[in-house]
Amino acid sequence: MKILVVEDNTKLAENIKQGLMQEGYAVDVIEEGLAAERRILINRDEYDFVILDRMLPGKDGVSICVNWRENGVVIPVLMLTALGTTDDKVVGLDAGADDYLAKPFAFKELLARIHALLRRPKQTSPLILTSGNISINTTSRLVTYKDKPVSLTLKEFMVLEYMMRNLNKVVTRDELYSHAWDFADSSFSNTVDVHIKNLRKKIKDNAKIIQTIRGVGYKMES
Amino acid sequence: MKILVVEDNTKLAENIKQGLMQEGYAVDVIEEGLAAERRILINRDEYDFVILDRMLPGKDGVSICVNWRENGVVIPVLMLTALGTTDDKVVGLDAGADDYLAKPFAFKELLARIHALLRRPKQTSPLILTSGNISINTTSRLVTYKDKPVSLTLKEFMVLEYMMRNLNKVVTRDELYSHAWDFADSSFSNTVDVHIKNLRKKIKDNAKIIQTIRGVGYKMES
DNA sequence: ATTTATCTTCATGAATTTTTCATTTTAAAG
DNA sequence: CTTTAAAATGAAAAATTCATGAAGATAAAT
Repeated sequence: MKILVVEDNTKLAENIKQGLMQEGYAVDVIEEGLAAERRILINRDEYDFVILDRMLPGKDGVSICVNWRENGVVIPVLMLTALGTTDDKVVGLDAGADDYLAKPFAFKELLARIHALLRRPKQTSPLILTSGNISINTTSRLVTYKDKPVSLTLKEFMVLEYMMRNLNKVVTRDELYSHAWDFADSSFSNTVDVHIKNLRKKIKDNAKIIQTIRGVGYKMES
Repeated sequence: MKILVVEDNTKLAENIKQGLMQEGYAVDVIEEGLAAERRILINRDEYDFVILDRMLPGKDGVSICVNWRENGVVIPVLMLTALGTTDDKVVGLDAGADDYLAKPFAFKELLARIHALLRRPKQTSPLILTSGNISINTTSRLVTYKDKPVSLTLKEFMVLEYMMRNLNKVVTRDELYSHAWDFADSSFSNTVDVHIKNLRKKIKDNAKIIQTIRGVGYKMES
């Protein structure tokens, strides 16, 4: 396990490094934003984890993280910062960070969070899901088809999102229903069908983007 | 997306529910620990996310979470608590929670954290069964023969799937029938035979892929 | 209160799948 | 080689499943 620490405060960086090394991790420290950004982009498989300070010389942590995610970097990122307000946290997480820790923090907690993130299956799925010509931003709810915005209603979005989170999997109506609706009994209702119909109407694709699997449900392929 | 909120403070629970529903999530609230524990264990696919209070009547959040994880529940869990000390956080995360939020919190932050966790892809490992030149993917329901896609109807797929789950074993018509059909009386019907026929027609193999065991049933070999 | 947008229900017809059934073919045993 | 039961088959009938338009219901906005 190799961890990259991006932190310009030399002393803090050194402390973290020491502590992590005692725990058996290999640790590199980079103090400058752009250098760190490049390092990860160029060699995507070198590190298993990144601890990223928010305020950095060169380029700030949030921008770096956004850029990584846009470029398909899936390494878990824990954002570190002195700013502890809620809005800051939100920005950090929405930038694609997997977790957020405010300074000052106990080393024990940093460790626990690293453990928690490393425990989960690799690959955080991107903010933006794509299938064929469709892409949806799960945070902003923006949907585009062939780079043109498509306006979807709430239910339509939820149905589409669920299918896009389950690409290449046949999804039953029950599944769709129970994930997008509150009450559990989908039988005797064809609302899902109707929403599928409306989705198809709004996203008219010659390559049928939403396939019907007769007798089972629907499927989208990647 | 459906979220389960386990929180005994009725007012807080209601607030969270309202907020999340406005964001388009379906939300259920359970106020008692054991009930929540059971609910998830029994119906593992119903919810996409759990917000779990640490202090609950019945059974505390940490124990519940540990129990879920021991039983293979992989739903993302965000632990909620009034206790904000570092040690508590560590316990929560080590219990298998994916994130941790101390009360009081801003709704905005809760939302950002939910987004961050939901971004993770579900990892359903598709089950791929292979026999000779045929392979079927039980998740995508894709069937290929000599690497070419074969389109099967529901019953055909179910019959084939059952046989491929029982390679090298002779499967009786009764067995096939009761696995692919709801009611049990296969007598006086040769539907299974017909589906076998159609399967063989769609998958024409010189090496007879589906063997007839006269007087008993059918068999596929690996 | 009224308008507007969204969601759900319902009815219909078309397409596909499933089942039935009569007939032919096959395989084992005498 | 014949007999006989089991299995395969083709085709028609029956049943199911979907897509869809439109109307009714609900919720949100003005």
